[in-house]
Amino acid sequence: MAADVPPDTTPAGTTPAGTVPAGAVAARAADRPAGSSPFALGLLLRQAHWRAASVMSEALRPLGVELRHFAVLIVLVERGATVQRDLVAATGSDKAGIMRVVDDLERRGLAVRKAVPGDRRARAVEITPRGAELVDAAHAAAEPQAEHLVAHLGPGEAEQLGELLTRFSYPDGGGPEG
Amino acid sequence: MAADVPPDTTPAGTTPAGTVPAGAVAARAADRPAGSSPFALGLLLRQAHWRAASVMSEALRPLGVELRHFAVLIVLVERGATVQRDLVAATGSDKAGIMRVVDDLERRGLAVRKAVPGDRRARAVEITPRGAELVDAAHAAAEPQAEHLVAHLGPGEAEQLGELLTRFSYPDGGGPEG
DNA sequence: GGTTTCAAGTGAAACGGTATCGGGTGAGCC
DNA sequence: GGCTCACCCGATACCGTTTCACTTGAAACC
Repeated sequence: MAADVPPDTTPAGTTPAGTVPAGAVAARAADRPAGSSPFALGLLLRQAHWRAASVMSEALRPLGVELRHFAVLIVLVERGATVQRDLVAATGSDKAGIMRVVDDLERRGLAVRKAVPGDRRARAVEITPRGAELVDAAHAAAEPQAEHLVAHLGPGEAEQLGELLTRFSYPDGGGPEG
Repeated sequence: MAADVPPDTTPAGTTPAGTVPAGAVAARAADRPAGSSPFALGLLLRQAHWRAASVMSEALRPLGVELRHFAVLIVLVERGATVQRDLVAATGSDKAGIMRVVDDLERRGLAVRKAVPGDRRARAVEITPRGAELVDAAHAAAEPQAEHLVAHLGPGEAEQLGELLTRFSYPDGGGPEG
């Protein structure tokens, strides 16, 4: 099996003048220090998000929920009953992903889909008392982990980071609302 | 203090025809403002990374490469020929993912696998002149986009954000170098 | 009343991660 | 000194998750 591997079309014939030292090849691009690369911020955000997600996911594991579920639950707590369309916008996820998550939440009794009076096509998702309990427990479980995440930063720097990230993420000034 | 994180802009008055009052269901958990939740930082990082990735990915699209490829190319430019094992550590990805990316890069002639003299099992990945060209072009293409990303921040705040993120992401102080 | 637009749901394809396998090296043992 | 064993690196196979294109039903608009 495994015959679908593409043929090794690696000509490698584009090597004039013999062996080119690695340094000379990337002369222009390498002149820029890593910090000033336009991609540095994105790479940094990727790394930072990975670290935060790892720690938070670990904190949530004993509760039987995952981050994607919890992101939706938090929105439900903050905004009350929310139409799935707004859930998509609030979490940045895809429609299908939100639907899958709401399915899981409904199956576990942490949230329910309710018909919206005015619009029969829309479905409002609302958290259940059990879901609110779980959110509360998750907050308690995650708090020490969250503090550990920023323990090595100076005083006030965590808040500063959060403030900068908020302004970076929502350039229109509105914030996650809406 | 600028317009901070809107702590509790709970949409009490904004009732878009479907908002059912959450009532006492989420009484305890909802008491916490969003900014003080242990998950706030992680959610913020997710959103920020999503925004940066969207813009950068869009900038890279005309060049025919994706972010995961480019992350490897950048490491190759900065460090020269690199064993795949170190590539995994530098990018934070997995072995399998790095292998797939290197496969793509090799197929496109942007990088080549070379045998390491001392260790016959290891394979060093080196960028080709064509790959270096592409990195250079990508830098040029992405620079205005990167500036646009932080255009609404105050002077020096982008650097401050980068510095905080670096310290957050690498608590051991080492930085991405390994 | 017909058309256009929007929300929710569904199925297929792609991406990312984990577990496993084969090749290779070096250290310890016979 | 040759051999075996434990570890390392790269590659492959498999699985879960995410993402994209399509369908259905309902509301707005002309």
